[in-house]
Amino acid sequence: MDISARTDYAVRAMLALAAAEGEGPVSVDALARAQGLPGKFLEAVVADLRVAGLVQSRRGAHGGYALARPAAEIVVGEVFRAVSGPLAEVRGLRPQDTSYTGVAEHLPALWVAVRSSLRDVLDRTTLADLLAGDLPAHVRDLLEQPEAWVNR
Amino acid sequence: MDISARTDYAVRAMLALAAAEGEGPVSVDALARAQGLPGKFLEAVVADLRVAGLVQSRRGAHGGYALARPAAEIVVGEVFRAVSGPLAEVRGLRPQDTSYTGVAEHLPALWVAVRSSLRDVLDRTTLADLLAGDLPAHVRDLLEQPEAWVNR
DNA sequence: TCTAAATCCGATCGAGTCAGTAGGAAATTA
DNA sequence: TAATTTCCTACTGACTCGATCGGATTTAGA
Repeated sequence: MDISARTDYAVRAMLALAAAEGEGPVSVDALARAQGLPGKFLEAVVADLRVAGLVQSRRGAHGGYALARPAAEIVVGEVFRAVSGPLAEVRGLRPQDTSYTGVAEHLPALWVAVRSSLRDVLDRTTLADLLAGDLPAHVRDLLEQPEAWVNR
Repeated sequence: MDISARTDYAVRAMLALAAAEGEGPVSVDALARAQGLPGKFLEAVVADLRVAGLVQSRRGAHGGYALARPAAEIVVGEVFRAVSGPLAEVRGLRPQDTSYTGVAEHLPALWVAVRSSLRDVLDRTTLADLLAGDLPAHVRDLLEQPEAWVNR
């Protein structure tokens, strides 16, 4: 799992918008300055978020972007998919669309399990959760595993 | 999570070797034919597995590769790391090495949780499990979630 | 000792992705 | 009209990815 700069920036921009909920639109420039991100690049990222319907835009002076829905109803997985496609792919295929013969017969089940476990984290954590540092119980359990914070 | 051809091939080759446990070394050519993989490319993949100590090689006629440990003691996560590095990275950094300010303050916890959930699948499933189609109970639970097998 | 079968090693290739930049058209507010 | 801001297209340089080629080295067996 390689979380790209693109995806990282998208989540951070969404968090900044979540923090500004109800305060009118925020410009890309303001978002970029707030999180220290390259403005022009962020512009393209936010464009993806708009196409996906996660944010609304207003052009012109005093324009900018705002969340299309309340932060408590937008899940991190949606942000991922908007800017970098499906959560899990195997050689460009969806996990359940892979097919193997012989000894690898049961591999698709493993790939589906991988996707399912990612969903359990990313599709259950909302922007509001993340902003408050109040992650879902099941996600907190993952962090409390003995070696969760060290390399392996 | 993009599971590359490289990683897919590595797991399939390891499964083929697991199936041939105790039967002497298997050549890359035999592995490639068994799973329908590009031979020369697989050669490079298997080389990574050797450097990581997951397989042992024997050169010359009747040479080939064999598992370095029993299939029941090799976990899929090891194969992943051998051929494609750490399970989870954020802009090239380990999850716990990321740092943010302001609204993104709690992001590292999410990244660590993502890695932890991947480990729960990949570091708990052995080659023997996968070969037998007998996945760990906790992994099977993931597959039984309502929409595990459909796109989202 | 010769030969065939293998691993091993390095170089190369084309296509694509990735992070980031540049420039300007269109829209909106004041 | 002027300033602001989204929107769109194009481009860059560096890197990755899947795959191939050619050959050096090692080994088993006839």
